[in-house]
Amino acid sequence: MDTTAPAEPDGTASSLGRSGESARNRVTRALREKLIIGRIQPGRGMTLRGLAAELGVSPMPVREAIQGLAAERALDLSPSGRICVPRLDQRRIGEILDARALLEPRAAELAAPHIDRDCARQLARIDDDIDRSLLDGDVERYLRLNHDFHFTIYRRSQSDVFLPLIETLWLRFGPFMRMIYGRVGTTGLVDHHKRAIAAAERGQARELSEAIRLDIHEGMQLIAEALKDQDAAGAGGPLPVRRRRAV
Amino acid sequence: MDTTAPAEPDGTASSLGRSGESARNRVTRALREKLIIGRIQPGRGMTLRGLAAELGVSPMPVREAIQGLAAERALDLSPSGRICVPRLDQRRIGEILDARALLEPRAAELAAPHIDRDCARQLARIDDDIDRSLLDGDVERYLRLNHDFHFTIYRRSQSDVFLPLIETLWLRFGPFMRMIYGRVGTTGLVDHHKRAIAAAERGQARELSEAIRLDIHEGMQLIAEALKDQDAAGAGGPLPVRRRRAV
DNA sequence: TGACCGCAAATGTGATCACAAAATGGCCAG
DNA sequence: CTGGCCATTTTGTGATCACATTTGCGGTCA
Repeated sequence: MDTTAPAEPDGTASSLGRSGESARNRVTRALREKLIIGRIQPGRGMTLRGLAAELGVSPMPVREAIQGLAAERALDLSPSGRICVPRLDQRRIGEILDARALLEPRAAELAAPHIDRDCARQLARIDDDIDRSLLDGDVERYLRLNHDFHFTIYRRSQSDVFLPLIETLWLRFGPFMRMIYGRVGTTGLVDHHKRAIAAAERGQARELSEAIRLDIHEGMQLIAEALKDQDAAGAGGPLPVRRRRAV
Repeated sequence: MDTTAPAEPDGTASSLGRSGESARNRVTRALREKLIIGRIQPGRGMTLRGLAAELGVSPMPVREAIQGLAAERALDLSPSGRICVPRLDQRRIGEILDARALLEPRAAELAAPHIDRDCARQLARIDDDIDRSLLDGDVERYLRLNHDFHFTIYRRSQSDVFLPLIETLWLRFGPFMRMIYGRVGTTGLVDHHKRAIAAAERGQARELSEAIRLDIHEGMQLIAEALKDQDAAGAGGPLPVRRRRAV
């Protein structure tokens, strides 16, 4: 991904690119990106006007974007209308991984026939970058690349049924990604990636599917361990709206 | 479901109940209902102001509701912003059923332990109504009851992961439901329901799961046949906005 | 007769406003 | 110092407005 987000240190990004696109889509993309790479903490509250100011638009496109994310359950609208990132308990996290383990191998299987040599090489390149990111301890980069790796495969399925379903799951899980990062280290998780790449190169659908399944199941174990310690993930206080400093 | 929609003959319903709830939610529910029971044709266009007038609200809550549905891909926003019900080709319909066959049996399996005697009796009652609806040839009632049957089970899974995913799939598939209705007749499709009920009564998770799987697969075959004749389902003209008669 | 062009109506988008409900923070009583 | 109460501020909701774009129709010309 060459058009990386502006990524100001504190997360504020006022000039989100592509002026030709609707403000709503830009806001949506900005929020999705933040959620996917876990830049927003579970339970974190946000406000229409706050986001609008932060992104340099009026509250209107934000409202629409929020509704979209809320429909995917990537955001939670309290009965009083307050917006926040959902807190998932251990059971729901398990269910997300369960659903992922059902959908993603199938998507990979559908994708396999459409993965050409270029795509396989791209996967290898991403995976190399992943290794580098792990060595450097660059969490965000790792999370972003891991997402890229998986969706570079799934996108090849050309399925606008499986792809959105899987995206929704990643979106909901994103805020908890950082929780497991500490567990990753240089364990065998990348080996599944290597195995997936090998299968992709040879167009072996079932083998690719199986590699993906194992990758997810390994993630499930890591999560389970992480949750054993820190139960009720992010179950702290209300974790309200992060106030913005006056300009 | 006792609070059935007003259901004026031509589909217009101005006073959608529950004044205590936000207009947005009422609009969303009205549209979801219409989509689920296939009251809106694939390819049908709609307008913000049109829906607003039809539902007796300002365009504002409609805008938000539309964004939510669009995020679920239950509605399609053309690049120029036009709103319409997506047209799904044969392949996408197959993928939806494929995804359903992966998710719904699992949801049923999760639900099984929580299905008590009351629930099982409710299922039997719904299935009886389904039989009656089929005999009467009441399409809408059949579609609504079939939806109720499945979700009476899935809801017991208490999974706000699987449930929304499955709902999205039904929502996208809803507009094509009528297409297959003609094929249903009094074939063995209900037998899977009966089998599911028997499993539900005894709390047999795997058996319930299998019955659901078979039910979906039988639906898949019916769809496949229906599509063999009428390919590119609803591939006619632009099928624009249905104009409302002046009041 | 048919294609092309141009105008008028309609549509989505974004912004702003008013309002009721809710949350926040400070104040006072115990 | 603590707990509850009240006023202020904040927040989402719904409505309305202005505008650029697009759509659709009707007329014109070949």
